[in-house]
Amino acid sequence: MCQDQNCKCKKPYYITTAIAYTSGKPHIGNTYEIVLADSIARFKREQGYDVRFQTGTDEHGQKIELKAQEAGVTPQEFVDGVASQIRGIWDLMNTSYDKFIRTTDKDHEETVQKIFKKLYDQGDIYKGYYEGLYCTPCESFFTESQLVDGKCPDCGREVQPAREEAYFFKMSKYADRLIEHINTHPEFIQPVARKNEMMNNFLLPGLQDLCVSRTSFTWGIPVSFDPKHVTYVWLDALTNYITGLGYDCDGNHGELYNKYWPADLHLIGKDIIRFHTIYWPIFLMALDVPLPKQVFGHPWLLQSGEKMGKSKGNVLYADTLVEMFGVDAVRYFVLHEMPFDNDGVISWELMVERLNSDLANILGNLVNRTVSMSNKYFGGEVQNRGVGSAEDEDLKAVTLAAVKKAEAKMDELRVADAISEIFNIFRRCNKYIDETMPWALAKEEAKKDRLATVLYNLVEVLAIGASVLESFMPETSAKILAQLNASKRTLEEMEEFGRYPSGTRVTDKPEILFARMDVNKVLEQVAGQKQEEGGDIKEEDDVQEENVIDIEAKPEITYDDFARLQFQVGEIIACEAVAKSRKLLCSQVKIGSQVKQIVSGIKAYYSPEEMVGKKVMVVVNLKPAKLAGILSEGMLLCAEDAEGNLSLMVPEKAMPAGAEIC
RNA sequence: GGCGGAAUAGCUCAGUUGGCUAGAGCAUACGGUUCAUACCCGUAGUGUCGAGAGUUCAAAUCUCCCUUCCGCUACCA
Repeated sequence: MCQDQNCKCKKPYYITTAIAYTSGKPHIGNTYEIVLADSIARFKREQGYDVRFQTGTDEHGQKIELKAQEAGVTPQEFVDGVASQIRGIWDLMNTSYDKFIRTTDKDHEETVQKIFKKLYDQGDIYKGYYEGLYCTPCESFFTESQLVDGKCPDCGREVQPAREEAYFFKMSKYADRLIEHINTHPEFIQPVARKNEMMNNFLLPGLQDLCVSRTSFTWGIPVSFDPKHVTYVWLDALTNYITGLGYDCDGNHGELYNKYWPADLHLIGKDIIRFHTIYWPIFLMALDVPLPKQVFGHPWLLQSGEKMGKSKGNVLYADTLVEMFGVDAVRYFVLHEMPFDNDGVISWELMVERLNSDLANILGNLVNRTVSMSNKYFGGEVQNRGVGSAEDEDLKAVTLAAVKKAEAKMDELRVADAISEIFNIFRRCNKYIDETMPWALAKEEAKKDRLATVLYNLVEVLAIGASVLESFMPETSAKILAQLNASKRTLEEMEEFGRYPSGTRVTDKPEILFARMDVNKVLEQVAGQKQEEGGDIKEEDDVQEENVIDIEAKPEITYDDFARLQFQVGEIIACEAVAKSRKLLCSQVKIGSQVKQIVSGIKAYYSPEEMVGKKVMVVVNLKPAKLAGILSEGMLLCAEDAEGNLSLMVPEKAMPAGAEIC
């Protein structure tokens, strides 16, 4: 970067989104991120930065391997399809990314292999065991490094050996440096509240080593020196931010890397903050690469207060919304509705409300009435005849100030607030029209010049407003400017009032920018579509997505192994919540003539009252353990779905308490 | 259980280091206007600022305690 303050060369600005996982079509909540990043990228360009904006797809992993198998295609064919679908949605949303990286790109894969090898060679990655060492009484897994004299660090007893060989990254080695960095760079983690969570939950208690390879599936980047291992998610995915710029382990970096790294902003969802503010910086430290300047974990877009999910049947897709409302209306909605550190809510009703009140009434109608008046009174010619008045000054002041305020908000990444500032311009215009009453001026020939000036002022303000709107609603911005026959302003040009050339003609056929919509009609239409597509959705999404679950396969066992387990039917005769726990219920379970006390983590799914009387499946001969200080002498068996919802296993026909399950 | 955050108008929220009659948007009611997409402008609001106590000339703001909600995390035999 050029250090000279007066230098004309542009400062670089590198912004990234998280890469989208190619397991399926992204919903509007996923799409929000790219739109948010796009508005920031566009605005930075306005501010004169040399912006590089990278997004892309994360395409490896077991889930994709399985999905491809279900679909009867190769994993590569599968991800090719989904990646192009994702890219299609990003394009539909009119996002201006410079690079769409895929983790299956050859150069990415090669660099990841080199990075893995380098970290291994310098001792940051070591071979160990996944699910490694298990201490039964303490109910804990440990890595080798955590053991004391080869025994459980908590109780000193023997631990069981692991099942799967894996490579691990020594996180703790860099923890102090990272703590120091986070403390000295308060802007690094945004919003700041997240900083404490990372510190208190992970850094200060001590970091666990991170598993960075797997042998249980093959759809991933092979470890070059031990090919039965593939790189496991984070070392593969996070590195896209540098491989996409041409990072090279041996220092022969591409031009882009030298220019743009370190990144100015990683924009990610709040669910992956930990990986971006702990693991990623530590990987970079190990590679001796500077850290990104800022990580912003944005909130989520929820529908009717719930996180979106296919199983909840409340998924909204960007293309469905765009079809109904148009690209810019959707962009406006997601940007406007997402504050800064609170989740936003989206629904059809809210979409319509925003569309009508903000886009159609305040903005669209304003442009329309302004253009219409110009045509009606002056045949479309806009002239500044210089007959000013007191109310003009406030209009100008509000407009110019709003641009500045929007810029300040953008510097803090408060995009929703920035948009509100811009809309204040349009609100002020409507008020100005009321103050000046052009229709009244038109009735008196003597006031014709004043009328012309009023209309000129309006057109000028609209030209500024439309220009500053470009980062958020590029299509609308262009449409307004076209109707006014005005050119787009740079931010610098927005500091000055009166650039619109006097005598310019506006269009004689003003186009409706946003048509008002009727909520009920929209809801009817949606309901109709749902019914129409109902069958398809069920087949494609629900069945494959929800009615089948694949989990990681465990090693084969012998009948003798199985025979060591004792399962019996138990009757729950009493049950109460464990006071000191959020998830635990403590049940008294009658098994034959004895009664066992069993603690289970199912409070979220069953109330103590409904537990009583149930006949359930119990593992009887499990070694007793203490949970939250309470003795538990067995285990109630449950089925668990992909979201972690639990369902107790009960006998299909009536069975006495104590009946053996075999 | 640990750490952190939040509670303000019917709804969504703003309120910087304690300081003038506590604000904005939406929704509601009434009034104005007619250039425009039945639009726009104005007025009116109601608020025990979650409960209680304390510090202060002064508390939505600071302290303590309580209640409720949320986030991260642990427990999930």
